[in-house]
Formats: sequence, structure tokens, C-alpha cells
Amino acid sequence: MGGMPKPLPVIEPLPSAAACCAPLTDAPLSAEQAEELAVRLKAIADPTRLRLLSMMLASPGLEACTCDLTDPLGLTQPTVTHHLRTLAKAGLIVPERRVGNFTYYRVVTDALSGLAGVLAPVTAG
Amino acid sequence: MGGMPKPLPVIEPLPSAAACCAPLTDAPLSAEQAEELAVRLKAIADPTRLRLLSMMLASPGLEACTCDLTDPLGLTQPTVTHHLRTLAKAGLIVPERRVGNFTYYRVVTDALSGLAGVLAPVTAG
DNA sequence: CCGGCAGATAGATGTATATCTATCTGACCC
DNA sequence: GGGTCAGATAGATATACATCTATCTGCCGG
Repeated sequence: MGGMPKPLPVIEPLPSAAACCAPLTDAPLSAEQAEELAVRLKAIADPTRLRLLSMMLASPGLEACTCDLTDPLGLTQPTVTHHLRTLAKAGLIVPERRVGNFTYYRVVTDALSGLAGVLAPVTAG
Repeated sequence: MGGMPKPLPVIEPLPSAAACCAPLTDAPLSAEQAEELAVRLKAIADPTRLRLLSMMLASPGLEACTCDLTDPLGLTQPTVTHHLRTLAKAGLIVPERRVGNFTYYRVVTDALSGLAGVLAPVTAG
């Protein structure tokens, strides 16, 4: 059949994933600002997802498929997919391309450095 | 009575709070490394604690007492104390001094910038 | 076609934790 | 000393979420 080339999974990331926010030092956060920032920080505040990110960052092109990530973690495939989805919803990775059955996710470096920027300027009083 | 001048609450922070860890880009994290880093990231991955930090950072001396922080958040005093304790256990703040009934906590800027350093060097592939 | 494999989805379950009320300890003031 | 106030602690509860098993979809090799 003249079917589509199978789409990547549709995962809506946070609106301002890479845009990011002002440094913590700028001013007290509103409830809304804090809530949104917390969502993205929660995404990386998990040992499994930190390992996933570090493994992807160590891969050529900053990308990896689920299959490469499952075995080293000793977790089941649905669990790894769940974590990849969580990272994608936070805008920290994106479903990049498919090669046959394999789905490749890539790290969004801007989103990570954006998060760092929120904490970074804390250098003195 | 010749009592002690009432000690600050005893809160054991993580061993390597300010020492911190290598950037995520350096190499895939071990389960232990990821676990420890996640504990500290979890401490800031909460809207209430982010607001607490930003309020303390906006205060002179980067410090504040529980009383100053409770009302603006609209939470009860035990809840705020709980969050301050969580931040202290992660080494992000320290019980600094007592003035009468008031306990002052101060932000440990090195711990925050250390966390930023874990994410910061992610600038390119 | 057909069997097998990668990954996505659904549902169940147990643990972690954010929040509250209630209580306790100390400090200050009169 | 008695009242009051800040903060710490204890215990209860409800929600969030990490993980699993089971199942479904779609791609590929023969």
C-alpha cells in the first residue's frame, strides 16, 4: 500500500523548552514560573533519565535508539520508552528519525544548557 | 538555667554537596553516580523549593527565616520547614543562625553553581 | 504472505513525597 | 512564672510516578 513512512511518535514538548527562563537570582519566582521550571527539572531529576541522557550524549550525533539504551540499564523496554517520552515532553530530547524498526532520539543541547543557565549565575551575594 | 543557646537544627547534608560531580557530557553515568546526582536535582525540581530558593536569593545575605517564607507561599509552617529541611539535606542551603525564635537559612551558592556545571558544558556535539 | 522483532500503548501496583493537623520545645516579654 | 510566638517533630493522607506484564502496530527478511 502507498502507506506513509511511519511517523515518529507525536510528543508535545513544553512550549518554552529551549527558550527557558530567567536565572533564579533575577527575582522571586511566581507560582506559575516555578511550576513550569519544576516540570523540566523533574525530567532530569531521575537516575534513569540522567543515565539515558549521559548515554545519548556519549553517542555519535548525540542520538541513540531505544534498543541501545535498554540493555545497559537493565530495565524493560516499556520502562525505557516511558522515560524517553518524559524527556521528550520536557523538550530535552526529540524523536529524530526511524531506521527500519528503530526509533532514534536526539539530545536537545540548547534545552540542557538553558536549564544550566537558570542555576549558573548564582556566583555570589 | 545555664542552658545552651539552643542549637540550630541538625541536618546532615549529602557528603558531596558542593564538591559535585563531573559534567553529564564526560561519560555515561554509573547507577550510583546517577542516583546521587538525582537526589540533589530532585531537591530543586519542586515548585515550592524553587520559589524558596529564589526568595532567599533575593534577600540580603542570601538568607531568610521560615517566618518570612511561609506567608508568601500560602503554605503552612510545617510544610515550609519540611521543604527547607529537604533543601538542607541536599546541601543547597544551611541553617545559618538564630535570632530569638527565628531560624535563618542561607543559600549555598557553590552547591547551586555546581549543579549548573553538571549541565552547562553541554554546548555542542 | 508469514514469523519475528522494535517500539508504542494500556493497565496494574507499590513506593515516594507534598501537604495537612496536632503536638512539643525553647525563647522572649511582662 | 504565665502567655505567646517561631520552629521542629510526629503521624495521617492523598497524589504522583517508576516499574512491570500484556497487548497492539508496523517494519522487515525469507
